[in-house]
This record gives sequence, structure tokens and C-alpha cells, in this order.
Amino acid sequence: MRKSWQRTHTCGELRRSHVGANVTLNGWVHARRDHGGIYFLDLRDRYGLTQVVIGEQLAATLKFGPEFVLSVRGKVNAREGAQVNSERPTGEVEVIAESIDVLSASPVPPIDISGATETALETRLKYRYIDLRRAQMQRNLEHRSRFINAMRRAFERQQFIEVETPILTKATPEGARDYLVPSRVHPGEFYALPQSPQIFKQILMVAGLDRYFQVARCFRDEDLRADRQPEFTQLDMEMSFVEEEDVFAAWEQVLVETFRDALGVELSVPFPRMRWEEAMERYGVDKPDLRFGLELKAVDTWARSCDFQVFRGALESGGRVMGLVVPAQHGLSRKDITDLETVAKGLGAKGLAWWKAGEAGGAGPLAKFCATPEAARSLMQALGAAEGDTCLFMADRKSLARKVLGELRNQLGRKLGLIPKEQRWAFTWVTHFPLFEWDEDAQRYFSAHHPFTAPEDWSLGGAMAGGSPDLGALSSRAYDLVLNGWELGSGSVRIHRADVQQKIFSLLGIGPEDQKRKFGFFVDALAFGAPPHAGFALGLDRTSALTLGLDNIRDVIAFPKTASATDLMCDAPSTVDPSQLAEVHVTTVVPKA
RNA sequence: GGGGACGUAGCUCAAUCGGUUAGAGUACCGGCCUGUCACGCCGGUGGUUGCGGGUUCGAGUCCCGUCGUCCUCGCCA
Repeated sequence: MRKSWQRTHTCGELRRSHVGANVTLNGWVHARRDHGGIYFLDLRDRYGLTQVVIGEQLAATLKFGPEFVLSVRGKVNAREGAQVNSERPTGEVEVIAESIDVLSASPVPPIDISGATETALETRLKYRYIDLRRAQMQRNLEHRSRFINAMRRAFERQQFIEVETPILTKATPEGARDYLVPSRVHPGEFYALPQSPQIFKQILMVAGLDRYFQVARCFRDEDLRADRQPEFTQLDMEMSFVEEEDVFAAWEQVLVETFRDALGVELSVPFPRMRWEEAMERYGVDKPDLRFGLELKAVDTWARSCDFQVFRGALESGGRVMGLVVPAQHGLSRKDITDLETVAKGLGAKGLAWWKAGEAGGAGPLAKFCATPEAARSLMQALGAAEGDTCLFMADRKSLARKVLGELRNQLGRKLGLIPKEQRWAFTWVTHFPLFEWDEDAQRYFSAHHPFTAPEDWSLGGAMAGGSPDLGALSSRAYDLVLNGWELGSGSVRIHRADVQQKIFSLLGIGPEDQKRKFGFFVDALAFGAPPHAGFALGLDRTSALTLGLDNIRDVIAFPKTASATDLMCDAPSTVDPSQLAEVHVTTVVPKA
């Protein structure tokens, strides 16, 4: 028998075949059951729980509490009949303790590790080292590890090579707010943490690496959400001499292999493809949840011949009239409709018209415009609605009508239980996003994806030849991968021509001087023989969460931040010593409260 | 930056219309118990009701401010 405290087995390992063996287990005190003459202890480590039996005499010499760390030496004993715990893999055996060393003590933990009560997130984040002891959290992190490693293997099978890119890099004027790092050596100058390895991976293509991937940490100084952290991890990739379908095929293969290896799930490929315009028109969002129908319906044509002033007004000012049909079987009540209208107004809608379909005119605000059977029938036909269905209408700017109905569709999908449990993995590629988006506040166009995205039309609607096309109408070769209504990642075919890249910068209002200063190195690189290339990046936090059925990515991140971007465990961010600031030539100006 | 919810024992929660000594479950401590496995039974410790101010005879409860957490809109190329 070993003399040291070091374990011979883990707490999840012992089985009937080990009966009679002398073993040493190390682990945490999970639960204690003191019966006076006999004492039971559940010892826990990452691998499981093992029951330790302690005799009266030995128990009397020991002093320990929950979450103490012990080394238990003893003999494996078979449990028979009612003593077997069929709930546990180790339930057919127990360890009869011969000696026990206390390796480490603990106060009463502020978190219930057994999972009997759900501890407040604030406490879990402050004492993350205890929270992470919970089986659920260990399972989450193990799952994430398995998933990422399966993905790595799948990329390597396709000849991709993993390359690391800098964390200290150059600030980018477009896109999200940068996290800045002051330079000690260059007073007054700053590095930025990468929002993504975008430029580096494109340069790796120029460098002839052909197929790159990386598990890449990305940083964006923007406000958080349940599915957004200021630093997050992407499976980033880029390929040369390819177009959209090659990227899709590479990823579909990777995802098939990854889901098979890590989850035992067989995905059906190819995933459907859908143009952005189609997604917006049918689902009102650019990340449609395809697990249920309830599609948006255009009723502009019907509305044009209707006397309803709200509808006519919207159409006359260039807007749209769109509808959503909730089948009669769901029995939407007046209160339900009022609640939906509240949601709609919260999103900026002026109101929500509704109609209970009926050939005799139906009911609701629209009933009087459907008073004749012809009018009622034509509206039902335009909507694909049947007698008794509840129809909801938005008449507004195209973008707002889609956004509101898209949100109502998602809420109704959940509320009415339209999402079938068996249909778990509804992937889709959304393609051909707009190239530019108009920003009202800045009074200029911004790249909808990023400024390195190839246009669908390399002539840029004539802009390359000096024309002035409607930039808002240009389509791009950007695409997203969507799963169950979540955006899992995005990518694009890139611009590999220096002249087109320069034109895009100019159209974005970045003058020649700024282009040279901020992106000169990159345009230079494109000029030196850049292959056509395209790529994609998958959000690993979201994908890990979604594949575990979680709706908050904090549960798949070991040390996540709060909604105000703080780390409650180590109390970051924090002030620093003035001498440290002086060293990096920084003075701070803190606004008065 | 805006909106909403929340903050009471180590943990999860309760406390009626503003009313007496702020309770329960669980955990912890002590006692009893040789087959439990969220052991059981008996007893006990444990509170700056986030913090500051105000109204009131009286505030966990009402008002103002502030801090923190969560969700969300804006934002996130």
C-alpha cells in the first residue's frame, strides 16, 4: 500500500471489480451522514462521488466539515442489496476507511454545491472557485473542451493550420469600441486588443498559408447581454481560392464531425441557404428561428385598396403593411393581443392592428374594412388565413414593420409552444447581407459587416468607374450561420483587390491620409499578390451554450464578467498605483458623479 | 445612456394596510442513533433587512438619493 496521501483512483472510478483493493482517494467532503456507530462520507472530485465508511473509533479522532479536502486510505468493499445506490456509477462499492488525512480546511461554503438551492449569480461569480466545483459547471466546461477539441481535429483533417495572431495590435477606426493598452516605450501611443483577428488572417492568406484557423479571443468594449461578453472566443478560419459554397462546405463538414464526436448528434447537411432579404421578408429578422412557421405575410397590395387610413398612410410614405397569422387553435385572447401591442410599442411601433378573420367581416379594428365577403376573402387570401384565425398587422417603415413582427413571431413561437422538442438543430446560412447601412446620427454609411467584405458586384454599382450608386442598395458577400434563432457566427468573401478596398474606404468617408495611416499596411499587402479568399468565425461561447441547452453564455465561461463588465472575483477593473500610470504616460480624468 | 426587475440569517425565501421580540426551509454547531446516501429525531447559534437620508408615534414595508446584480432597448464593423 502506498504511504503517501496521493490517490490511486479517482472518486468516479471504483466499481465492483475493485472490491478488495487497497486504495487512496483524494477529494472534497460533499456530504456527511453520521449514524453514531457508523459514519458515511461522500467524497467528491471531478470524476464523481464515492461513499466512504468510517468506523466509530476513527470518526471520533477526525474533525472536518463540508468542502474540506481529504485523503482517504482504505479498502474497497462491495455493497449488497438495499445498500447499493443505483443512482451513482460508484454505487455498488464503498471504501472502508483505514486512515484519513485532512489536506485542507474550509469555512462553510457560500454556495450549495449539491445543487439543492440555486445560488444568486452575484455570489457564484464572487466565489467562482466554489461555483465551478458544482457538477453542472464542470460538465459545462468539459463539454466546451470536448467540443473545441473535436472542432480542432476536424479542421486539421481538412488541412487547416492553427496560427496565433497578436493580442496587442492596432486600434481600428471602424466597428466596435476598442480596448486600449498604453505603450510604455512609446509615450502617448496605444495598442488595442483585437475585436477579431480579421486583418491578420487575411494577411495570412496573402502570405500563402491557404487554410488557417484559430481558437481566438476577441475583445469589444460594448454593453453586455446574456449572449454577449466583452471578451469572447471564436473559432476563426480563412481559406484561399474559394467562394461562399466552399466555406459553407468546409464548415458543414467540420460541424458534422464535431457534433458527431462531441455530442453524438448526426447533423443533416447541407444546411439551407437563404438570402438576407428573404429572411427579413419571411421572418423579420436576420437570424430566423426555423423550428416553426408563423411567417410574416406582405399585404401591401390588399392594403392599397383598403380605406384604413393607417395602412394607406404607411404605404403613401413608402412603408409597408405586413401581417402575421395566429391560427384559431391557439385562441389568442384580447389580453394577449394587448400584451403584444405593448411589446410592439416598446419596439417603436405606433400600434398593432388586428383582425379576427371571418367571411362575415370578422372582428377587431379591421372588421369594418372587411365588411363585404369579397374584402374579407381577399384579405384572408393575401394572408393565407382561415376563418377564426387572429391576424396581426404592422403598417410602418419597412424595417420597423419587419422588426416588430419578427419579434412578435419569436415571442409567439415560445409562448404558443410552436417549437417542437425533437427538432433541435435548425441551422441555416443567411447570405447576401447589405454592404452598407446608413447611420442617422453620424449621417454616413457604415459597413454592415466589416469594410473588408466583398461586394456582390465588383464594380460597386459603377462606383469603381467613378459613378455614384445608391450605396444602401448594394449587396455584399457576407453570410451568417444561424441556429435556432441565434447568430452563431459570420463571415464573408473578402476583397482581395487593393483598388476595390481603397474605394470601399473612400465610400465610408475614410480619406486617403487616414487610409494610409490606419490601413496602409493592409492595402499594401493586398497589392502584393493577394489570392481570392473567404472566411468565417463561429462564436464558441454561444455554440457551447446552445448545444448544452443553456441561454446564458456565462455558464460555459470559467470566469465571466457581470453586465457592467466587472470581474467580481478579482475585482477588475480597479485603480492602479500612480507610479504605474506614470510609467505608461497616462493621466486619468474621472467624471464627477 | 434609457427602461424594467431584484437586494431580508452562510444559502433559498416569507413577513397582510406602515404596527408588538423580523420568521421558515436548508446549512452550521451540540446531543442521540450501526446501513445511510439531500439519513432521521431533539436542541441551539446565527440579522447593520445593500448603504445614506427623509416622512411618521412607529419603516424590511412609503419617499428621495446611492451602490450592486440580472434582463432589455440603444450599442455590438
